[in-house]
Amino acid sequence: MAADADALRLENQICFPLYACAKEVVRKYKPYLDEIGLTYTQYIAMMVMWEHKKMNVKALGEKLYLDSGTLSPMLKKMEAAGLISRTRSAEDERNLIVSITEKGEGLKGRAAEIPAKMGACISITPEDAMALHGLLHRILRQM
Amino acid sequence: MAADADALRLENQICFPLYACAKEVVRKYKPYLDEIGLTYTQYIAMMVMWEHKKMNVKALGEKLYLDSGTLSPMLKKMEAAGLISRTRSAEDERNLIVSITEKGEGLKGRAAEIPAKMGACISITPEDAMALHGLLHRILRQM
DNA sequence: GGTGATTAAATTGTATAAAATTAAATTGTA
DNA sequence: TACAATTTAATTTTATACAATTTAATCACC
Repeated sequence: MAADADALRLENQICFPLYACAKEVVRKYKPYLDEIGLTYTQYIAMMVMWEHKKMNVKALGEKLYLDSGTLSPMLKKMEAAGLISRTRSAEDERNLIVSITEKGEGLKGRAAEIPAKMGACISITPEDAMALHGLLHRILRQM
Repeated sequence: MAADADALRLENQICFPLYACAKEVVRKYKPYLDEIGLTYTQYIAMMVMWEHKKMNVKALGEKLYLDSGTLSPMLKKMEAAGLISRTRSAEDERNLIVSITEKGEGLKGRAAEIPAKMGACISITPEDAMALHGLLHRILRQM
C-alpha cells in the first residue's frame, strides 16, 4: 500500500517541520543574542528571571521544559557571568534558589529590542502567529 | 510602557512554544525509536535514505537542515550499525555518497508503525495538523 | 526518634547542533 | 597549463539536551 510508505516520507511528517523550524528560528536569534552574550537557552531562562526574580531549579525547569541535567551546568555559567546567584534555600536545603542580580536586571534593557528584531526577521502575519501560538500550546498542554 | 516588558515575557514568545513543542515531541518518539535502535536525527536521515537510496552529505544536510558538523559523526555511527554505507564519489571525490544497505532497507518494515503510534500519542485534529504543517513550512520557506 | 520512601540537584554518559577552521578535490581563468 | 577561488567533508570547540544514577535533605509513619 502507498499509505504505509507515504507515512514514512519526510514531507508527510508533522514533527519534522516543527523540529526544523524551531532549530532555524533559534539560529536566527544567535546574532542578536551574541550582542548581549547569551545563548538561546540562557535567554529564555533570563526571561523567567526578569519576571520572577527568584525561583528554584525545579520550577525553572518546569517553565522551560528542561531538567537539572541541562540547567545545572548552564546556571553555573550564568552565575559565573554575574547574571544570577545560586543559593540553597534555608527552609529546605534540597532547593537551589536562583536569584537575578543587578547585572542580570541590567541586561533586560539591552534585550528589549530583540523581540522586535526577531519579529522583523520572521515575517509572519499576526493572525498566523496567533494561530501557531494556539496550536503549539494545545499540543504542549495535551502532552 | 507595558508593551516593552511584555515583549520579553516567556508566554508572549512565538519561538519558545515552537522550541519546547519540538523538543517534547521528539522526546515522545524516543521509546518507539529505541525499539528499532535509532535516535530521532538518525530516524529522519533514514526516512530520506528509504526514499532516495543514495545521496551525498550536502544534499542530505539540505533536506534535514543539518550540516556536516552534525552529520559526519552521525553517519559514521549509522555505518557502524550497518544501516548505510559511505563511499566517495568516483566522479568527484569531494562528495561522500551515503547509500542505504540491505539492513537499512530492512529497518523500514519495523519503522512502519511509528507514524501511527506517534499520531495516537499527540492527538491533534487533521485540520489542526494541516494548519500547523502549512504555517511551519511557510516560515521555513521564508527563512 | 528511627528509618524507609520521596524529593531536588548534581553528575555521568551519550547524542546532537552550530560556528569556525582545515583539508582535499575540483573548477574557472588568465 | 598553473593557480587562485570555490566546493565538500571532516574536525574542533562550545553549548545544549536527556536518561540514568548518585547524593543529600526532608517527609511519613510507625
